[in-house]
Amino acid sequence: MTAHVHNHAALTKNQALVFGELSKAEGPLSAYTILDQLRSEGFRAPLQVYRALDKLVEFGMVHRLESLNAFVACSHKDCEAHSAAAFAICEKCGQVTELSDAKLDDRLRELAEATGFALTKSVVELRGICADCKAA
Amino acid sequence: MTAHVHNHAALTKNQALVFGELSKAEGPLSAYTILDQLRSEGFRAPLQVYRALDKLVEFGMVHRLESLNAFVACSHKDCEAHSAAAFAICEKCGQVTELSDAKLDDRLRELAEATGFALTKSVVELRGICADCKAA
DNA sequence: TACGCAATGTTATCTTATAACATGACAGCA
DNA sequence: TGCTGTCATGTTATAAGATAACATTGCGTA
Ligand SMILES: [Zn+2]
Ligand SMILES: [Zn+2]
Ligand SMILES: [Zn+2]
Ligand SMILES: [Zn+2]
Repeated sequence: MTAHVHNHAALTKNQALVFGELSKAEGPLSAYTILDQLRSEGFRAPLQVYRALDKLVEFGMVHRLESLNAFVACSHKDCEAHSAAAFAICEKCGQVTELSDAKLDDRLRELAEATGFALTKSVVELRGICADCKAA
Repeated sequence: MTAHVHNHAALTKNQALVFGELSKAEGPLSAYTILDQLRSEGFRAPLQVYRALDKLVEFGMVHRLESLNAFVACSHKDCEAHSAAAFAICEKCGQVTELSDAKLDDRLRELAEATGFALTKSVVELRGICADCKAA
């Protein structure tokens, strides 16, 4: 019984290995961290990681965090395509929370339309201190 | 008569040179592009650029575009501190438009508050095709 | 003058990402 | 069976972005 079910064609070996590392990680991982963790599985070069990540991002199973140059597994249980994702990134503990908010999406769409901009993808990354770290 | 007026302490020589390059550029510049353009002014090493950029970003005169690893001069005439900035980045021509939107800011604040997240800074970068490129 | 401090200069190194080219696996078809 | 296209993979080298560590300079002030 797997925690994730996917509509995508079955993952290739490398894609599955990379996704596995991201899934069991507590927080975001850099491509090179993933590489180091997978050396025991035979990984030798960055491209093996980057190629898998490209596909996983394309499938919507992994998100890239632009402000960290790192990657996280999508937190949605079924990994189905979701419009836009926003992320809250704690600068103290590194925890990343994936947020979905229709009002935010609407506002971004309105902003784009107002200037005739054809929106392809939105990057929303909130930086700050998470509730746990604030309390501590 | 300068186009920009600043409240900040006068810029240092290096800061002024870097800000000058960004101000006269059509679009965002990478740190290394700035370095190359300032070699004739005596710049030799990346740190000379990064240190100036750090200060300019701190002053609010320059913004870093996380999804491009590049920098732009703030488009506000007086460079006064503004809450949050969003950017629309054309993936065809590279043009970047700086947007300010109170409703967007409010929504981001609400989202953060709802989860007890202490917001420090928000990164909002819209990717897509600008009106000009769409028309062409 | 002597001190403190910020800016600057310099070299080396680290991290992140891609180019270029070769090989392997497999499906569809002659 | 052998050919061919395509996709995943492997490998080496290099490009691009960012920082560490340390030395030096310039300047205001006690
Ligand atoms: Zn997601
Ligand atoms: Zn935290
Ligand atoms: Zn601005
Ligand atoms: Zn454009």
